[in-house]
Amino acid sequence: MELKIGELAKRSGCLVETIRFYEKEGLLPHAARSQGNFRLYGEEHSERLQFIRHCRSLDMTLDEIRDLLKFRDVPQDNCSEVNLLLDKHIGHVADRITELKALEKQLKNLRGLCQTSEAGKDCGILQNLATTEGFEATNLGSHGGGCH
Amino acid sequence: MELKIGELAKRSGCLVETIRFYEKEGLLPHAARSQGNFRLYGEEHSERLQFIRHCRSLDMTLDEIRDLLKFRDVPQDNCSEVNLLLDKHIGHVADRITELKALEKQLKNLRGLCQTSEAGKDCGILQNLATTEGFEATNLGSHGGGCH
DNA sequence: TTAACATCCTGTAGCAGGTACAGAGTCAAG
DNA sequence: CTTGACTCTGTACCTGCTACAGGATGTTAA
Repeated sequence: MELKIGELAKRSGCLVETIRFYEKEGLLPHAARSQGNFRLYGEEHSERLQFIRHCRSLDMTLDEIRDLLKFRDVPQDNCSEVNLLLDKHIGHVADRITELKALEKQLKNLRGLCQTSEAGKDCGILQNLATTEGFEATNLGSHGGGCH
Repeated sequence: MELKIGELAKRSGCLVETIRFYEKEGLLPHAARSQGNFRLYGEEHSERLQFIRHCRSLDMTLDEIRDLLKFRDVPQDNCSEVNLLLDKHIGHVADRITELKALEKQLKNLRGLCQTSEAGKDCGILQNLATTEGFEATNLGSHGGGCH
């Protein structure tokens, strides 16, 4: 019943370091310790970690997860706040999709400037990238992770 | 003709610190210095920075940009490598769009579990997030920026 | 001339969300 | 009693910047 950190990591499919990181961040409560100062986890830690990993797999930030955990820890009479948080997050994702689609279009236009692969020194792509036209710092400064 | 770093920053729409950062990263060559040790830039720096910022606005990594700059510095007889790099990058973006769409779908499913906002303690969303079903660590471990 | 202020310099720390060590301690098996 | 697998704490690293601190330099007004 008592899991050491490596076993918990295996169960939840994440690294040992990640678990310690979540503890440090306050997402997981401090674990009990063995005589030799090893962390010992129970079923409730395992569930909570599962919850966190599931949220992360849905690309939520640790702050969003923190909020959800609060609702989990102290259930409210209604869950409209949970719904609100989720709706916001869905909004972020939808926005990012829109941005990336616009980006894809620009990149394909750019790629179209050189289909021949013979241009060499006069490569339209490199020339276009050196110009300032057609980009208004659209993507710059906006929050939003990359695609790598 | 000789620009100080602040003027170049204004021209290119980025911060002074960003320019120094690009220099440190080797994307921009070291600038000449004034008597008072101020960096002095010419037209070629300005163009090169424009190139970099344009690439960044297309969400390329600094490594990808480094590669493109190499082709710019030493033009080849053909530009098939430039095309290849661009195609790869378009692939990254397309992949990320696919991922985010799948994510959006999952989130909307999840959101559908609680339309009433009355469930309270039995909120289907919080319960579902605690389960391991329906997520195979899909999003975890993959390279790919978030949506925030 | 001198004071105030803008701009520049270097160097360092911080963001998210971990990952990857180093160097030391703990534990079970042979 | 040693080997090897695991754990501990603490720190540095990743990307692509951003934001200082603390000091030097340059420009303008009184």
